[in-house]
Amino acid sequence: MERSVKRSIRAENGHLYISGINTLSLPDTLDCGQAFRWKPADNGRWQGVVGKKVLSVSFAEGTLLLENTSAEEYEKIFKDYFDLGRDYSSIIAAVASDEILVKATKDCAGIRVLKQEPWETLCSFIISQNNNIKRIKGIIERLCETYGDPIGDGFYSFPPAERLAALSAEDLAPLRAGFRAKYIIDAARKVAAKEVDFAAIDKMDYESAQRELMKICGVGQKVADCVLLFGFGKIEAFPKDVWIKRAMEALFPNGLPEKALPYAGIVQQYIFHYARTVGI
DNA sequence: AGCCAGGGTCTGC
DNA sequence: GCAGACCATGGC
Repeated sequence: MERSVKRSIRAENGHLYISGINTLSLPDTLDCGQAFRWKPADNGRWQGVVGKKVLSVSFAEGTLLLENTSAEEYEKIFKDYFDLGRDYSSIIAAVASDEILVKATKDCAGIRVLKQEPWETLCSFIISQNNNIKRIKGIIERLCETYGDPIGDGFYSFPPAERLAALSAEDLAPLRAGFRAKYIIDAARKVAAKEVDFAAIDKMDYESAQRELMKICGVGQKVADCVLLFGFGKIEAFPKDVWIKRAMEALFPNGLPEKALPYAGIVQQYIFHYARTVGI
């Protein structure tokens, strides 16, 4: 686990600079279908909501700039959020014996698997079912505008499960989420009542955690896998959406190479990107 | 215009 | 366990 460049953190004018990051692309990471609320802003910046904070980030020459934050906040929240404790170049190297994966990682070696808030992730991927990314973003935006709190710059916090638990599916009509509205309410109620307990899921092994999430109506294997991967950092999860199913049939009819299995979730992101941009 | 979308449920074999 | 209809909506 060695890095060619040393990681260092520097605070200046209330901003934080983390240098020595050798694998990161903000567009590939923030707009690759794992998170739905990041927007490109001026000067190569990206703005998004993490918790109750509007975060502006940019990245150049191995240095990530987090605006208006502190070293404490970084260690507590953003380090895990951007998965900066993981050495992605060593993962890419570990699967480089497979020529298809070399191709798949070639154009998107800067993708990172974010660790997002479990509730937001769950809700987002319930909305994602049989849906396209453009519209998923719109529904989530209307959800936050309607039931979240304004937190500045036109951004809204993600409405907590407790708040949505008090509503009915009809209350979500303005979102135009279609048949997914009743699933969102069911999820909110079970999460608010801890009938589905995130703290417990966090400690569970992958299979138990998946079963636990599937207690929610509208959550099947694929949505559960997305939540485990993008919300709980369980990288053995391998969500199979229609793109991945097509790609796997064409590229790996006998399943992932053995070498890739320990990082299945991360490799899944490379394959997803490859299937959507290059084509299969 | 019609197929498709980071699927799941329900029914009927 | 597995196929097929059906689900709301809008992107392309």
